[in-house]
Amino acid sequence: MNAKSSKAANIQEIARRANVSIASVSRALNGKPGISEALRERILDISRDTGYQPSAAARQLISGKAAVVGISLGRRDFELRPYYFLLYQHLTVALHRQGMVPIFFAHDRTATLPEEAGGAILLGEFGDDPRPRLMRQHNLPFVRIGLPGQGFSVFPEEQQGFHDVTQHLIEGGRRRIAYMGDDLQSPHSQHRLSGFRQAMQAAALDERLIDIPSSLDPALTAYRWLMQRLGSDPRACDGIVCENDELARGCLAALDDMGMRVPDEVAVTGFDDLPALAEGLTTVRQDIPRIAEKTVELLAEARLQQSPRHLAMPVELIVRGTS
Amino acid sequence: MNAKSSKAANIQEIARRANVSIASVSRALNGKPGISEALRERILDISRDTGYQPSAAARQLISGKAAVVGISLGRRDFELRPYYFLLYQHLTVALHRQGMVPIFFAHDRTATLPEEAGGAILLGEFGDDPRPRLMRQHNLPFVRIGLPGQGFSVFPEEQQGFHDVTQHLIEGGRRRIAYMGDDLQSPHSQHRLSGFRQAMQAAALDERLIDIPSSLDPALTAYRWLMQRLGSDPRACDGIVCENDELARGCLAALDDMGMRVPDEVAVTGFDDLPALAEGLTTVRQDIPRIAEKTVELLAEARLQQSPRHLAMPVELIVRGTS
DNA sequence: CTGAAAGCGCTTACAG
DNA sequence: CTGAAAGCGCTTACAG
Repeated sequence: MNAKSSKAANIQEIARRANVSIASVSRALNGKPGISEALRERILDISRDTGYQPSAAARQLISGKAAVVGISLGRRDFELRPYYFLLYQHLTVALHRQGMVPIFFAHDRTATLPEEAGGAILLGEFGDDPRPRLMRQHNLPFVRIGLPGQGFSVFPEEQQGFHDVTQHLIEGGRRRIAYMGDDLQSPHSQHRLSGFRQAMQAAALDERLIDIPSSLDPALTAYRWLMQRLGSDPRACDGIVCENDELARGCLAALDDMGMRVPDEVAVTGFDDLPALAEGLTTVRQDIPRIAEKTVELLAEARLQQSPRHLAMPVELIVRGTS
Repeated sequence: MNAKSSKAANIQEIARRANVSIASVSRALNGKPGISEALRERILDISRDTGYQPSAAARQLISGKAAVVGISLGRRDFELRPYYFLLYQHLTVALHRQGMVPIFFAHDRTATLPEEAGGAILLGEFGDDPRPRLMRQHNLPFVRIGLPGQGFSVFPEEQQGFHDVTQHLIEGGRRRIAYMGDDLQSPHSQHRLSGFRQAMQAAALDERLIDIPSSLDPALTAYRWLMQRLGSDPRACDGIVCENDELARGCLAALDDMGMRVPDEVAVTGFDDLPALAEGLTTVRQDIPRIAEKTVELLAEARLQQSPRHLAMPVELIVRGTS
C-alpha cells in the first residue's frame, strides 16, 4: 500500500501510471485473456502499489445485478450462534466493498443455493459433505471456512488454540482436565480435540471427555449436564476446556450453583472470545474481522479461477479470571 | 405494481412514459426543488405504477461512497440474540438494494455513530434515551423499530400479540397464568405487559409476574429461576407467557426436569417465532423480513425529509404443542 | 420550470 | 496484443 494513495486510486489512475489504456488495466485486473503476461504483471504490480480497490458500484452497474453470495451452513442448526452473527456482520462489510451481499442458506436450503447465488462460503463442513461437489457441479466459486480441502479455504488454527489453552491450565497446576464439546465424533471436533490431546499427552495426563448433546441452547445444556455430573462426583475435574464461550458460561453457572469456587477449585475456559459473552472468561480469541476479510479476498480469487489457496488464521490465548 | 413491468423499469422508461426528460424524473423521485407539483405527482404515479426501484449501484457510483447505516442498540447487551441476527440478515438485503450496508453499533459506540454513518436504525429504545436527540443534532435521518415517538418508526404490534396469546391460554382453561420477562419496568416491557394485563383483567384473573434478571443466556436464566420456584411451589401456575422464545425454551427444560407435563399441567408460550428455536412451541410470529423492508423504506423517506410516518406491523398467534 | 449533456468507474464489443 | 468508444442508470451543473 502506497502512502500516497490518498485519493483512492481508480482504474484511470492506474492506466495513467502504467501508460496504457483503461481497457488493458481492466483486462489485467480481471484475469481476462487478450493481454501479454508482461503487461499484466506490470499493471498488477502498480495496482497493488496504489492499494487499488475496485468500485463495487461500477461493477454492479454493468453486471446489472448484485452478486449474491450464499453463506451455507452445515447440517446442524447452529446458525443462530453469536459466532455466526459476528462473522456475518463482518462478511457483510467485506462483501459490500465488492458489490456483493451475503445471504444465509440453512442446511435444508443448500440445494437451492446454486441457482440463487453467484458464489458461496461454506461453514460447518461435515464428514462426507456433499456441498463442495454441488458447488463444483454448478461451477460456483466458493471458499470454505474450516479444515482445508480441495479448493480455497480459510482455517482458524483451532487445534493450536486448544493446545495452548490446555497447556495453560496444566501449567497452572490442573491435573484432572475435561474437554467439553458436542458431537465429538465429527471431523471438526476431532481436529479441535487433537489440540487438547496433544497437550494432555505431553504432560502424561489422562483425558476426560464430556460429549454433550448438540443443542440450540449450549449454555443451558452444559449447565444441566454439569449439575448432574457434579451432583454425583463434585471432584471429578479441576479444569474444563469448553469448545466455545457459551458452554463455558453454562459451566460457570453450574459451578456457582453448586457452590464451587472458580478458579480456585475448578478452572473454566471458553473459545472464540465473543463480546460480552466472554467477559471475565479465559478464552481463545478468533480474529473474526480478519477471517471475513480474507474469505472475501479468496472468493474474489476463486471467481477469477486462480489456483486455490489455504490461509491459516492465528488464534490467541486470552487469560482472564476463570483460570 | 403493474404486471407488465417485466423488464425492471428504469428512469428512462419512466421519462418515456411521462414524456419528460430523465432530469425531471430524477428531480421528482428525489424530492428535489425546481419542478412543478403537477409534474412531480404525475411522475410519482407512473413510477409507482411501474414498480420502479432505483438502481443502488448507479446512485452509489455518483455519490462516490457506500452509505453506511448504523444499527444502534439500546443499553442492554442483547445484540447477540437470534432475533437481531435475523433482523440484521433481512436488513442487509433490503439496504443493499439501495446501495447501503448495515453496521452494528453496540451501546458503548453510540457516540461515534453520527460520524461513521449516514443514517441510523434505532433498536431497543429505553426511557430517556438520548439517541433520537443525538441523531437530530447531527441531522442524521433515522427510523426506530419499536414504540412510536418523534420521527419515523416501525412498530411491531407486540401489545396485541401478548393479548392474543394470553387470551388463547385463558380460552384453553388456564387460570393461574404468569408473565415472564426481564427488566419489567422498562417502557418496552410495560408496553408488552399491557397486552397481557388487558386479557387477564377482561377474564378477571390475577396476574403473576416473573421478573428475571437481564442476561446473555435467557434460556439458562429462565431455567434456573423456574427450577427454584417450582421446587418450592410446583403448582404456582398453569400457564407461562414468555417474553421471547428463548425464555420459553428455558421454561420447557425446567418443567421437563421437574417431571411436569406440558401442556397438560403447564402451558408455555414464546414470542418471535424464531426458526428452529420455536419448533413445537406455541408462540407469536413477527414478520421480520417485512419489518426490515419497511424500515428501509421509511429510512429512504427520512433522508428525503418527508413527513414522519409510523407503521404498525401485525403479529400472528401460532399455536403449536405447548398450549 | 424543464431539458440536453457531462460524468461517476468500470466492462466489453469493435477496430486495428 | 492493445486502444478508442459506447454504455450500465443515475445526478447535477449549465442553459434556456
